[in-house]
Amino acid sequence: MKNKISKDITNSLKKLKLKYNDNFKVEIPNDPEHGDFSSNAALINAKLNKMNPREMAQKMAEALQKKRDYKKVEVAGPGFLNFTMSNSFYHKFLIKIHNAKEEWGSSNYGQKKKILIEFVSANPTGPLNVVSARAAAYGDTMYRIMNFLGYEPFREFYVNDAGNQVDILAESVELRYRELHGDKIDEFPSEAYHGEYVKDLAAKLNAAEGSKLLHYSEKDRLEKMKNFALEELHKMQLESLQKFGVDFENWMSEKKLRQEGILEEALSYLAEAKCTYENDDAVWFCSSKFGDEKDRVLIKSDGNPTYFVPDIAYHLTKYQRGFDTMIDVLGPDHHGYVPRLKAAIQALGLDVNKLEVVYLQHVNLFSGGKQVKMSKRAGKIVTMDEVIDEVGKDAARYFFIDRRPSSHLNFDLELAKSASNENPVYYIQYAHARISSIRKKAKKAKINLKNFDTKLLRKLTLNEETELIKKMIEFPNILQGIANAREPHRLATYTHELAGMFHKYYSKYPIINEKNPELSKARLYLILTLQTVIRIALKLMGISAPDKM
RNA sequence: GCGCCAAUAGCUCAGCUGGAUAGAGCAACGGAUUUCUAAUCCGUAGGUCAGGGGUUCGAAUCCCUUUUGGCGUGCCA
Repeated sequence: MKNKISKDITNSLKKLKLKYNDNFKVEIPNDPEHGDFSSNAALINAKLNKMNPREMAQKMAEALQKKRDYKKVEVAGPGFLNFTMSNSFYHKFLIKIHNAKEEWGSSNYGQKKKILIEFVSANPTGPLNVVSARAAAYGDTMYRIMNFLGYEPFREFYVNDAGNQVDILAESVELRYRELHGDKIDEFPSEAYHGEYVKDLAAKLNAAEGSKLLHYSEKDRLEKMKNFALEELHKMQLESLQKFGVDFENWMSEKKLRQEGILEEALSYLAEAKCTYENDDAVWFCSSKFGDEKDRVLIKSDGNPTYFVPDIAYHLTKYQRGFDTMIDVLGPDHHGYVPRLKAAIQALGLDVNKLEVVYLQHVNLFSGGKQVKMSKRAGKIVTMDEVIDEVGKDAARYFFIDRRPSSHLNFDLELAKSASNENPVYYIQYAHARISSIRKKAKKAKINLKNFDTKLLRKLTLNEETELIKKMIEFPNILQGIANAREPHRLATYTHELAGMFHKYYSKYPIINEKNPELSKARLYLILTLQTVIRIALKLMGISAPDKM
């Protein structure tokens, strides 16, 4: 839409033999008085032609006026061009949207670019928490939108199933298991995992294996416990995510990377590039050469790799798999670590620009206005499951993507529960449900769109009707903007606005009026198209679109 | 100390990457229901866009600076 107008503007400039650069913009003005679209083309290019912006705009307006699609083209303010489209233009567009059905907004915009979206990637040492829930909603919505726009997105979860933290997990299970067999644990170590789920894991293991494990060597026993706990926790996380409507194409295991020797591969590449050195019995990476604030340890003096090495290896595999863009969705506590990761990628001779990092800010959980303090070690966490169970999948998904990724998210559980009727997600779903019941009424009144004559759309002359069509025309652009900026919250805002426009229209004008079947048909055509757009938007957000509420 | 993110209505947040008189929802107050669902709608009130400077036709948006808050700054992950 905007593209079409841009093209017309460019053509008019060529015709008038004016100099221009095409970084001008075509926008939808806030104030309807300023027309349906406006452009700053004359403002930007006036200097180039040594003209007064208004004078230049005037010439352009006269040239553009000749086109049939424009009802009028006006010059306003310091030299804006304001376009008002003709009604018939909008009606043509409405037909286009209607015929596109569930595909409106879909395109090959992404040109099949392969996009890896890595998100959640929570440690397999406990149930998923609310931060993971935010990441899950974010990553999955991005995936759905990019998929819809003709990218080839790929969802991946990186499982840190090796290293220190899983050893601690095994020891934590061991202690709880011993408790079940009568051992008194005076003081549960502070670094161990304290959550109730550890006790559950021990009990489940005990039910399966009994006291048998006590006769294993300590090493074998811990290994057994580690594998058991990892498997169980993975199942738990998988279940939570599925309940949330989030799937992954791949779960990448750190353990597997280690077994396949990718760590060594990455290390050897770094050594070949002469980016490693030994100091104090440890192996270091010269990340400061690539802009990191200091060098980092790769191999600790005890001979074990730091967590950094598997991360380098993991990113190496991302590059080896040939993605055009790789997006890491990280929590805010990881931003200090990205410079060293990017340094490693540069040292490996890879294109660092293909890696993009999105930081999601914290989720502050409130209960009745009071902040809930969460601590994994102390076992005080609010899990993703608890949130979903309390507020429902639909509301939870909406809440978690409703905000800009870079802003903190305050989530009040009590409020989300008690005020669920004022919840924006219900407002949107209600619009969808209302249209379904209008459809029912239309059926009873024998008003339908069989053999619909599109000439009837001429009956749609209300301002509200034009505004609704305009809003739907915007939809594909909204989606493209979301894909470019990686900001799915714009879809939540858009859909909320669209639903609001419908509610206002609905309460002001009757859709079905048996005395005026022609107008009724035209309006039915409009709102059924609208309903489809709402349904597409909800689907992209992973939210259900009910016919009844 | 250094680095990252933020600061917009009483509260929670948008503001389409520089456009015209800064917008929603909640909360407050006043109204609308013999009607296609009132989970809705209409109206009133609410602002020094944290402060100061700069860039230009034009700034909530970009740059500098000050203030405030969150996070990071391990041979933890």
